[in-house]
Amino acid sequence: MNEKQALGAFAALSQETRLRIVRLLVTTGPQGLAAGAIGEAMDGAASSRMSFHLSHLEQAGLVESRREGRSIIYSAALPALAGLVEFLMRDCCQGHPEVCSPAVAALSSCCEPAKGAVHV
Amino acid sequence: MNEKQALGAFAALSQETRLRIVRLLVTTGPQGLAAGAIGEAMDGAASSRMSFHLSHLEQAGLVESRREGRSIIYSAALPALAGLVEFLMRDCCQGHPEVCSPAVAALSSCCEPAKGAVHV
DNA sequence: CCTATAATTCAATAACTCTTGAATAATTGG
DNA sequence: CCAATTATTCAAGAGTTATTGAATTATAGG
Repeated sequence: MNEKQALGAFAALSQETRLRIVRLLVTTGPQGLAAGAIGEAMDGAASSRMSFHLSHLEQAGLVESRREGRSIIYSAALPALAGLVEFLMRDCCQGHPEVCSPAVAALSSCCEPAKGAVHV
Repeated sequence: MNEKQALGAFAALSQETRLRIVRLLVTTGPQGLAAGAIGEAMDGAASSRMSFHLSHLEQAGLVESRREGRSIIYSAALPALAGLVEFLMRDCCQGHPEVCSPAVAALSSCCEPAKGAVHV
């Protein structure tokens, strides 16, 4: 992740419809969702509008697409999201981990719903 | 962190000068930097331009300010950054931690420069 | 092959954002 | 109190971005 990519990613995430799409696809995982299904989830937004935002997100590297029959399936690009987070917080501690550990805890909690659960 | 706040934060981060300011302040920590010093670090940008971007960042909740003599000192709002990351990645695993653990690892690494080092 | 379905592309318009330079406000030292 | 320093506010103009509706492309089924 470099500055240019990060700027593109943040710009993509700064639009309401696109942020909702990414958050929806983050919960959907690698399986993804068809463009039409995403449009329905976005208050039935016009398909041209969906295409605009989906291609914007793909251009930014935050989602990936594949064709399945007549549908195009979109899914979140988790490694890109991880890279973005890392880029933003790089060198946040300067030897003082307590300064940025809240961010680590916030993110870790997303993967550890049960106390003392799986650790990868 | 709600959707509105997240949109504001991402919009703030999607501008080159502002992203650089945040990354600079993230490395500076709670100590922060005076507005003028930040301006110098940004290729000597005009002060009105700095004020515009700094107040944009403060409005978005990503930085905080305090007066010290004639200077206004800006510092990163680490908890807000942590909240933003958590909001973006919320419910990313759905019981499958391996899906989002790269993001956790990326962020954790920022706080653990030395292998087996401090764990807070 | 023809129709229906699923999605993208395009052009025009409306809305928003950034930069610049000049003016203003707050603080300190002499 | 006056001048210098530090920073913010404001208005205008240039550039960028999102929405809409119509036209186009790709695939599947009868």
